[in-house]
Amino acid sequence: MRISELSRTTGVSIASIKYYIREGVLAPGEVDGPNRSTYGDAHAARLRLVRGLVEGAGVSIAGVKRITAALDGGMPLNDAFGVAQAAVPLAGATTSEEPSEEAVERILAVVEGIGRFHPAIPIAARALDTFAVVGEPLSEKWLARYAEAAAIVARADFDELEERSDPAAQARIAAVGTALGDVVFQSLRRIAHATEGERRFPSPPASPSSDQETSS
Amino acid sequence: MRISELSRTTGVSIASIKYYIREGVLAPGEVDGPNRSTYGDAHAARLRLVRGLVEGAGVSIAGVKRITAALDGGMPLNDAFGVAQAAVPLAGATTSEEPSEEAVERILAVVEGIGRFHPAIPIAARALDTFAVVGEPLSEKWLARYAEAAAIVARADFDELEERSDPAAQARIAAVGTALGDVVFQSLRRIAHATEGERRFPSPPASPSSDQETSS
DNA sequence: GCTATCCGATAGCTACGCTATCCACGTGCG
DNA sequence: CGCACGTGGATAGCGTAGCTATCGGATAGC
Repeated sequence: MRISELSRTTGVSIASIKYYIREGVLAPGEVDGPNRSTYGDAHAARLRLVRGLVEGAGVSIAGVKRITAALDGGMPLNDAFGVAQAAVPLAGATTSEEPSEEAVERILAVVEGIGRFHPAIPIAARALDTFAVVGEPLSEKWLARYAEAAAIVARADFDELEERSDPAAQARIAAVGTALGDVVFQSLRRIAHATEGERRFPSPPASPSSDQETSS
Repeated sequence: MRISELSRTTGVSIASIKYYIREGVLAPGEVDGPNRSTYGDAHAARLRLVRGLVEGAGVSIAGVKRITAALDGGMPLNDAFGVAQAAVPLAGATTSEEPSEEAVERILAVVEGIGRFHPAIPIAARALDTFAVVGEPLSEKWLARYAEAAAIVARADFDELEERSDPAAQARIAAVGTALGDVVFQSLRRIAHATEGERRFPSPPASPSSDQETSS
């Protein structure tokens, strides 16, 4: 198919497709002549992946490029998630400020094994510091339950990965799952907040609009 | 204190402080004269909160403004998290594309009560759609475990909130916790991925650098 | 031939989060 | 008294990110 058809079937503008090709997140079409290129289903699939990561998970184009490069190059099984993690920076990774020793210790207290050397440790520690700086330090119990929940989803992620036998499929699940799993969890957490809030502090039964947006 | 001292004690440049005042996330100093204003500890605390949300959780200035407005105005207890949620948009909230019916049903199957009308539902559903579009749809078991983990952290969040008796402290915990809790969880999830990956696919014992960055 | 479309490159645009400059004023030190 | 310095307030600019619009040249199909 031609670029106009690719644009039509995916809903992505031609200009954007060209942009993605320029940025290296989408392979150029097969060149048939000086001004003639053909695109296949693989291009459409990749395009959907790119849009899903960018729109659905807020991954930057540079991050998408790293993910797709890893997908195309194949990744080692024991580090499938590690590669994806390196490609998708955490929200709090922009600062270079050092976390407090105490916060790092608190994080280390709830993780084990190889996790103790993970680059995400200082990010989590800085987040704890911010809670303290705002005047609302969090209890150990809170942190422990977060760690427990994180272990549950990590096991779920790996179980899902192990259901695939094809290494390429495993790589896809790891890459996409790292980015989109965050979004799914955040959404479910917010929904659970609403549910739990209603359970603990029931709203007056009169008007059933207890959310920030009077939903339909 | 004056603006220069405020800048020095918080590490935020004077220009940025002025910018925050302009944007309404920081109250102006008390005006003593035409070119003389005094800032207090409250300004320093607010400034640290702003930096924590912006740097630590990637919240936009507009989002911080909504959060601080809610903090200053007081929020209803049964919706403390709701207000914070509205102020901190999810990563995948930029698109307006409609999720598939099927994905919405799958989400609804794992949430209960008031959560069924939550604005985060379509976001989670779109994320599921993206997994499918990439060719790696996720199992019900995976989603159920995510929901279970989300319920655990939601309960932890509310327990933490209920430990405070001061409504202002509860509002702070809800607002900051919504944004920074995401960061803490994402970090712990990534750490857990490393731990779980090592458990399931042990790396060769020779070189202990099994992470994407040869850590120290 | 003529028109429509294509490819490729380049320049521009919008939003965001600052950052730098300018100005007039008033404090405070000598 | 005099004058440099810091201040508040306003405005303009900057750097990055993610597109988007336009241009030039070429060719396919009628």
